[in-house]
Amino acid sequence: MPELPEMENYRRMLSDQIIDQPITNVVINREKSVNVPADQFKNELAGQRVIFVERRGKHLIFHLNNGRRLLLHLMLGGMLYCGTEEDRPSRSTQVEIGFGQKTLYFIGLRLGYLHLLSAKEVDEILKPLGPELFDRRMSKERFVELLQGRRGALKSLLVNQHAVAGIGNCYADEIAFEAGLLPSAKIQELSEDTLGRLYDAAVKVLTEALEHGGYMESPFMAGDTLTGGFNDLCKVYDREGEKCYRCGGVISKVELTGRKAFFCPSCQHEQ
DNA sequence: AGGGCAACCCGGACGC
DNA sequence: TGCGTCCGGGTTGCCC
Repeated sequence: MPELPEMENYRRMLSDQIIDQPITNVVINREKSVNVPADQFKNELAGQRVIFVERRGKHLIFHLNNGRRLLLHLMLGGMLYCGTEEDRPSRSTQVEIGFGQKTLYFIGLRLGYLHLLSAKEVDEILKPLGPELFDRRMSKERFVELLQGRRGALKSLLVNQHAVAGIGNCYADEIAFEAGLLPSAKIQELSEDTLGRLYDAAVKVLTEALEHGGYMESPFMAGDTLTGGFNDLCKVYDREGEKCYRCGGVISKVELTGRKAFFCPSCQHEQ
């Protein structure tokens, strides 16, 4: 599912493809994906330009030149494709936004959404989110502070958007592996040094994932060879029964607070 | 505050 | 091949 690296990858590619180009066409195949009646949505977008695309956690915010915003969350299985009428996704689309020859296709928006909102409304919705790991104001010290005083399983904390924004199921497991910590490790039992190690692991994993276009393999557009490159670099996620690249042991899977957690039982520890 | 659970939704996997 | 069933996944909200 799209997490920080996938969304940041989309943000960068979108910024290359659609900035400052007038919206010439809007198609809404699934009215539930948007928050206003289809006609209103189309009318408000017609002729507008996206002046920039911002990412916050797993959200993308399209800034329109009239001051309005489009807030996108792909949730489960949502994805984007940028193509032409000829080069369109084989799957059904929920929303399409045309920019002249180019069209941005929104696919797999089941629980995901594309909402037309004011800047204030977007701020209100995003306010509860925890800080960005790559924000200028973030540091190891700040991260450690953020985690101290929290309790519960490491993985639950990593995927908690109110604690730190942008990490989901895949990267939580990858970060735990990189830090040598079990997903079930108790936050309150981790030393300051270990929390620092966790920060280093998070930065390393997410940076690497970003460099390789994330782990989700559907290309964003024709000729896109970047997207999905991290899939083969995942060390534990979705690798149950396979060999650990580090120790040769077998990757395990457990259920932890209602979600799958993959880990190497010999490389990862309680502290 | 954290964990458990149901709800939201439907593509894809699986069984026959 | 085709139809039915079931599951997964992020998030919210409600309960304990």
